[in-house]
Amino acid sequence: MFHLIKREWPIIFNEELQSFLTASNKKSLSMAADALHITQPTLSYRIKKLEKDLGFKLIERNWEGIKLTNEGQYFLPYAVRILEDLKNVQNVIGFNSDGNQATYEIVHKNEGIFRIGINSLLSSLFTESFIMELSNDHPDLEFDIITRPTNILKNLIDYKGIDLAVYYGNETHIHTHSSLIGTEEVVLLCHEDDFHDIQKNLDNLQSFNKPFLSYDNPVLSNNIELLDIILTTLNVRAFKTLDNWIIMASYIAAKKGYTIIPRSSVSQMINLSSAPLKTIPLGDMFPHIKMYMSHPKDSIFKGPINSIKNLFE
Amino acid sequence: MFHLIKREWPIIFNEELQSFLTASNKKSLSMAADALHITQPTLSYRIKKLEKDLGFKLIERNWEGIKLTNEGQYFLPYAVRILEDLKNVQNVIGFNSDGNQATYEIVHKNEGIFRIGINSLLSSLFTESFIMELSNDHPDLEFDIITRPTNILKNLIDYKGIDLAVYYGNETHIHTHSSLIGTEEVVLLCHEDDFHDIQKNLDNLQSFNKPFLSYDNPVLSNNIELLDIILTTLNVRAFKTLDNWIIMASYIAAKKGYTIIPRSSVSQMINLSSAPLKTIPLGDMFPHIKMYMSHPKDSIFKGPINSIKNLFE
DNA sequence: GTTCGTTACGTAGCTCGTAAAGATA
DNA sequence: TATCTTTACGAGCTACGTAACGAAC
Repeated sequence: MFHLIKREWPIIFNEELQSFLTASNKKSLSMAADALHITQPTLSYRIKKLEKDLGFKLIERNWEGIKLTNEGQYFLPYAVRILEDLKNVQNVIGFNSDGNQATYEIVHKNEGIFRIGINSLLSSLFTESFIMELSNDHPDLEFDIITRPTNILKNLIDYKGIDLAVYYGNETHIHTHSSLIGTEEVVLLCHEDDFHDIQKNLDNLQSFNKPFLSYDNPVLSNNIELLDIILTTLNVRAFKTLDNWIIMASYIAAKKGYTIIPRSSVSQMINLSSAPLKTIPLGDMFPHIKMYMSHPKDSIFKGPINSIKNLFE
Repeated sequence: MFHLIKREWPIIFNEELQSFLTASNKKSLSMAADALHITQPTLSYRIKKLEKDLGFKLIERNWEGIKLTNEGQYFLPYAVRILEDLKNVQNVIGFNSDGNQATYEIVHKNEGIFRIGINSLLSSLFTESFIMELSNDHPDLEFDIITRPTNILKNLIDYKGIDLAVYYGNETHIHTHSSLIGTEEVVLLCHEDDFHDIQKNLDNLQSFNKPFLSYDNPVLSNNIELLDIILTTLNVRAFKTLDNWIIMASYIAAKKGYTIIPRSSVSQMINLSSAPLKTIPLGDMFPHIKMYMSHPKDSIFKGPINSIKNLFE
C-alpha cells in the first residue's frame, strides 16, 4: 500500500540549510564540504550568505574548526523542521523516476472539503462538538480539522488554506470577516503545594522563586502585549519558555513553575497533569481574552460556517 | 520588556513561497504580481520554478485566472508554516534598523544546557520523571525538553541540536549510540459503543464502516511498515489522517473511527477524550514497538544521560 | 478590445570552482 | 609544514524586466 521514497534532502531550498546542518554535524567546514561534494570556499560562501540573509551569525570560526553560536543553536531546530516538512511534502506528493505518483495512492482531494483550523489550546474544548454539529447538520459534508498556532491560522485564512478558523484574539491583524464568539478571564495555574506561596505574593511574584512558564517562544505565543502586562504587573523575574502544553503540564506537576492561561484551557492542563493543580482567578487584574472565528469573505461554505457559529449563541 | 518586530515576510527563502501564497490569496497572477511589486512574467517564472523544484503542479491556469491544484492545496499549509517559522526566528533573534537586538532581551543561551527531545506521544509518559530525576541527580544542571516527531528527533541528534532523544523505533536509520529502553504491544482504541462491532470483525474490519484514524500523514508517522501490516492484516479500507492526538481523541469520542497505538499512549488518549473508550490488545497479531533513547557519541553530558538511562532499568 | 495568461530575449548579478592568502600550532 | 579558515576573481548560470504573443469572451 505504501511506497515510501526515502529522501536524504528535499529537492528545493535545501542548499543553504543543508550546508548549515552538515557543518553543525561535522563541526568543520572542510569536512562538511567534502560530505556535500562541494568545495570548501563554496560552503563558506553559502553559510555567509545564509547568515547575511537571516541577519545573525550562525557559526563561530577559528583555526581548529567551527562552533555554533547561540543564535545558530536556536535556529537549528527550525532548519531541521523546514527541511523535514519539505521532504515530507515531496514524499507524499512525489513522483518516482518512472514518472508515477510514488508514495501512496490516497488521492489528496481537497475540493469540496470544509477545512477548519483551531488553535491548539482550544481544540480539546471544541473539536468534538464541531464534529457532532457538522455530522448532524450536514451529513454528507466532508470536513477536516487541523490545529495550529493562531498566527498560522490567520495566514491560512488569508491564503485560502482553510475555510474557518477559531482562535484566541491577539494584537496582530484582525480579519474583516471575524466574529467574537466568547470572552474569558485568565487564571493562574500551579501545583497545589505552591498555591499558598503564590497567592500571598500575587503582587510581587519576584519573591516566589519558581519561574513563570510560557508556551513556546514569546513571538509565537498569542498575546505578546498581554504577556508583557502580566509579567510587569506581577513583577515576574524568572521566566522559562516551553515547547508545548504537555511539557508545561509536566513542569507544573513537578513543582517547577506556574503559568497563566485562559480559564477554558484549565481542564485540558488538568487532564494532562498527573498531580493536583490549583487555579487562582485573575479576572480583575488583567483584560479578558477574546475568542474569535473567522472565514474568507467569499466562502462557499456558508451553511457549515453558520452551523458552527450557532454553537456559540 | 518585549519589542516585537512585525514582519510581513521573513527575509530569506521567501520569494517563491511568498509568490505562491500571494497568488493563492489573489486568485490571479497579475493581481498577485501587483501586490508583490514585480512584473507578471516574473511571478509566472517564479511559480514555474517552484513547481519544477517541487516536482508537482501547484496551480491550474486558465484565461480567467488561476486555481490551486490538489497538490497545491496540500502544499499550502507547509508553505505557511515554513514562512511563519522563519519569521519567528528572525523576530526572536532579530536586529532592528538601529542594529540593536530587537525582540526581547532574554539571551538564548545554549551552551551548557542539556537538551532533551521526546517523541510527542511519549512525552506525557516520561517528561515529569525526567524533570524529577535530573533535578535530584544534577541540581545545578540546566535542561530543556522539547517534543517533536521521531524523524525530527533523529535529525536533531545528528546535527547536534539536542543531547538526548527518546522515541518509538521505526524503520528509518538507527543511530549507533542508541539503546533499547522498552518494548510495547499495540492496542486498538475505540469508543465503548463501537467495541463489540470491532471485536467481532477483527479479522476483516472492512465490514466495520468507520475509518481507521492515522496520526498526521503516513510519511510523518513513525512506522510506515507497521502501519502497512496493520492495514493489510485487518483488511482496513476506510482510512483518515488527522492532524494530531487531540483531534484523534475527539474523533474517537464522537464515534467517528478507531485507531491503533502503543499501549503506553492509551492513558494520554483517555485523558484527552471526554467519552468512555475501550481497548483491544493486539500483542499477538503485530510486532511489538520498541522504544529507544539515543545521543551523540561524543556528548559532554554523560552523567545526565546515565541518570535518564537508569530510569529504564 | 480587454483581460487573463505564456514565451522570447538581453542584461545584471549571483554562485560556483580554482587559486592564493591568513591564522595558529 | 599542516590544517583550519577567508579572500580574489573569472566563467557560467539564473532571475529579472521589457516586449511580443496566445486564448477567451
